[in-house]
Amino acid sequence: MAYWLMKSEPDVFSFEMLQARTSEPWDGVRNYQARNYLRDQKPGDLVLFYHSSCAQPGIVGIARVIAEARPDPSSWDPDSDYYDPRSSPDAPRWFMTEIAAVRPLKRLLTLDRLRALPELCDLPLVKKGTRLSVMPVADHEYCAILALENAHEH
DNA sequence: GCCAACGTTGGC
DNA sequence: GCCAACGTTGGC
Repeated sequence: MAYWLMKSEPDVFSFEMLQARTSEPWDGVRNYQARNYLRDQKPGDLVLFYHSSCAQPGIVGIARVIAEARPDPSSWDPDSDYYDPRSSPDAPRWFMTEIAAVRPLKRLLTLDRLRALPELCDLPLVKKGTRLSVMPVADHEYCAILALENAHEH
């Protein structure tokens, strides 16, 4: 089982919205590196759900991948915001998965606090200029992040 | 709203 | 294949 971190703008789709649904298709990703990671996701993998472009950016909850990666139909739908004429059912260019909420974190783990963790120095999230919206999280990184959830404030 | 950093596009 | 121009991301 693998760990991932996925970003979402809460104004567009928040963890609270994910909790209100049984599952949510994760489509519309149009970045090749993120697509490759999406394609590697397997049912059962755990996802750290991150709120970006908001007042308090940070990890807010845990979700689970609940479906095999598959071609993203919105890529060949001319009416979709995510339409890409280079993609077709015969030659899909973009992929999607599906996730479901597991639980909210007891507290928001802010980007500031994540940056302060030496264990996360290689995580793209905390690297300057990195905008990757789907990224793998190593076991030791996941442990360090969850330990923060239970750590006392200083 | 600003803007740095980055990915993508397309002319050459 | 280079690289300038452009669009996007996302913290601040």
